[in-house]
Amino acid sequence: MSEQPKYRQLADALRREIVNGIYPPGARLPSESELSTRFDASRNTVRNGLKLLVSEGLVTSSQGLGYEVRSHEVFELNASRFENLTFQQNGDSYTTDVTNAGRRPHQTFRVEMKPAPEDIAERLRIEVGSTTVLRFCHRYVDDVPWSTQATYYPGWLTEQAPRLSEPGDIAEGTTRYLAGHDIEQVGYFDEIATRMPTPDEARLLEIGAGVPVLLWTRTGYSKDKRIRCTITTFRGDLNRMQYEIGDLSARNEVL
Amino acid sequence: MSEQPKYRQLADALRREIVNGIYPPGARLPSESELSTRFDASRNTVRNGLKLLVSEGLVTSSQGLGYEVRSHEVFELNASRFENLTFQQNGDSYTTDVTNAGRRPHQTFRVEMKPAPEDIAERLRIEVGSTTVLRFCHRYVDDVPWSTQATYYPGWLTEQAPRLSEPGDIAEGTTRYLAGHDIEQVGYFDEIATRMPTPDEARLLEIGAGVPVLLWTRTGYSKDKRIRCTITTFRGDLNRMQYEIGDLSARNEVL
DNA sequence: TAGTGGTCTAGACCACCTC
DNA sequence: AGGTGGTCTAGACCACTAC
Repeated sequence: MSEQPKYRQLADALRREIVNGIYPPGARLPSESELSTRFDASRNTVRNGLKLLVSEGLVTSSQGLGYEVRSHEVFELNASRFENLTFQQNGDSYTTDVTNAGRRPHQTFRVEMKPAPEDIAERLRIEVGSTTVLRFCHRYVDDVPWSTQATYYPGWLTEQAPRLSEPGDIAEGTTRYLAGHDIEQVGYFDEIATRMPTPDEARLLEIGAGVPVLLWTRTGYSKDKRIRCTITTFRGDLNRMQYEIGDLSARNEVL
Repeated sequence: MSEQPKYRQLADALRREIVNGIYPPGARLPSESELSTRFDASRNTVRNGLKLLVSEGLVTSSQGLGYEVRSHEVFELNASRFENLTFQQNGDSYTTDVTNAGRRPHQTFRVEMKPAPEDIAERLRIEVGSTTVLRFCHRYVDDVPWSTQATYYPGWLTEQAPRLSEPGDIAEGTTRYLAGHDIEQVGYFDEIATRMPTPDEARLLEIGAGVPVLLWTRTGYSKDKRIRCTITTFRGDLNRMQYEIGDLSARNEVL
């Protein structure tokens, strides 16, 4: 009979109407029962089609409210400039970056001593299970959960920089603090990956279905050692990363 | 009664068994009817739970075969070195990179003249709708669809470099070809984003449910102009990107 | 042919939001 | 109270894969 299953036809039709602006970002879709009539399908079939759109990240659903077209507003993070002390006033890079973008940052924070998990140990070139300092941030922008950030420092660093393992924030920023103790980060190795969130991540970042996370792993180097590894987990719908490579003096040229 | 709905409990239980290795990568899960018995749930409820795992990218399903735990093997792309002519022998960067990784690359290719879409026009600083050359690649690694790549060149470039708009491949690589015509790329601006695939992307990349795409947008600069914009769409489960920043001479130090 | 997942239905009850 | 989506059931038929 029909080439496509009914729930896909329904999803395709609605998707077309969404991208064509019939349902603009923020608009409400018709209710399940209305769609059920319009497409001559049972409620479960309608739900299957809508679930497809939800899992594509196009719409959200909430009990009692209905389905809504998702609106996107992204925050750009320039990873080349991030943590570059010459670009930065006092305070940590996140606060600086977000404030510069005219948004209101806010974070919760905790410190623990933790045996190195395998992926961290490998990147820091230390033994699996050896002591590390984990500094963990849960970050918000304008009270929306934005990212989590876990930074692991090798245990030996605390001898030179004892405040690392103390449970408070470091007002001037850890990079700056370390630099003041003769531990200067001269290079970074960044890795970027994406995947669907784990249930834990979905809870922390208040991510709905259909939104992937962006994983940014930065390993920091001094002249002769690896001195930290930071894993940042972003909501993929709200964040983009940027890198500048080489000579970009033409960036400011006019048309 | 129960805090969690039954289909979530089912998903949680199976997820736990998967991460604990009871069902290792590549293993088959019990059939829907077996799970239906085990969890005392209707088939539809079981399917809801399994769909959750599929949408997390943990398992795949196929008709007649059953559910299988996804196995991951990722390809690392070093974007700092990518297209650096001094690192490269003849040929394009993709071929070089993939071959160096001991894999077998393969691509289909096409060229068209196309009016500039908005996002491209903005990045190339040209008028929306003005002529561009689009060179489009669909890339495979070991016959698995890997990425699509669309590169837009501003129309004026073809006067200096006419082979750009000819339909064949450029054997020595376009970057090298351009450099030979006095158009040297001296810098790049990279943007990285993630989202769920559109139906088109899902088809081209043979992506199943629960796998996001990684979007890499590279704008190339000469000394005084923007000379190209490349949008690469990766399967998120198979690819990771890397950047090197600053001095990484400590990378080769031993433990 | 037997077993698997894929689609679809009809109906029930619950939880949440708005009025 | 009435409408919305969320969960769950029981059963039907189809399509694909294996043997």
